[in-house]
Amino acid sequence: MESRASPPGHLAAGRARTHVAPPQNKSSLGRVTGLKAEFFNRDPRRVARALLGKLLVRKTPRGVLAGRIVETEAYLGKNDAAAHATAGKTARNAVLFGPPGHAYVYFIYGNHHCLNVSCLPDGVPGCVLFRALEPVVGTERMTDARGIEIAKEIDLKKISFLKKISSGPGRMAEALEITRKRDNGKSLVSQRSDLRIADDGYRVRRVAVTPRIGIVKSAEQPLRYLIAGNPFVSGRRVH
DNA sequence: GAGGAGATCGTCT
DNA sequence: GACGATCTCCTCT
Repeated sequence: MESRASPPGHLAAGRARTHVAPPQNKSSLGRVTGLKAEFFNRDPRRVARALLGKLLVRKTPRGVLAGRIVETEAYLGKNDAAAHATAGKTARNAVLFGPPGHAYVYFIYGNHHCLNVSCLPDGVPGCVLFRALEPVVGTERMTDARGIEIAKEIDLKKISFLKKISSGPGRMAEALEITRKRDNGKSLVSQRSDLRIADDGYRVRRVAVTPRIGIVKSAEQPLRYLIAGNPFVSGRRVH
């Protein structure tokens, strides 16, 4: 529950949940602009906040899948005990030490892939973890990729149903067919890339900041960013 | 709705 | 061999 995770002084996500955006199950993307590498060449905290409201777009032979980024977490690099880069460069995390704007995908708990984007200049580790998307384009294909059965047509209009598609790092990666083998090291800013981040002009009204979740080390730092009131952010019990 | 526990396997030491 | 930036099922209230 986010409200329990929020330290005093931060926006309470629970209160903001009262205004709920309607699901936007579009059939295609409108006019969008791809982000440039410079966008990611800065502090992961600024990138994590700025990414909210942007679109994560996956192009596949069967069509486009896209979701609005509603939740991110910043990982700061060598000085961040929770970051994969804290132990230094390895074969697994090499992307974090590379140029900004590239996908760092890792496999966790034997079941799940998680997508990050590298930040800061070449040689300086830092990244942002994508934690949740609001499905925008290709919703049915995403449910298919997740192995979720659509019992009734009206399910695709229910927030409680749509939330199961991509609220959580593992769910989100599965919905967009993201895997380490296929996507790790891929540029998210190249026009030729099949996995990109784009701006469609959406403006975020309020950003909530809470401690990161699902981690033990450096768990107290407020480095999780989410669109206040958005129903598609991931929920997780805090013990 | 909330909490507990198992599944599952790549990566690192 | 241990750990882990998760998810889902099952049980209890």
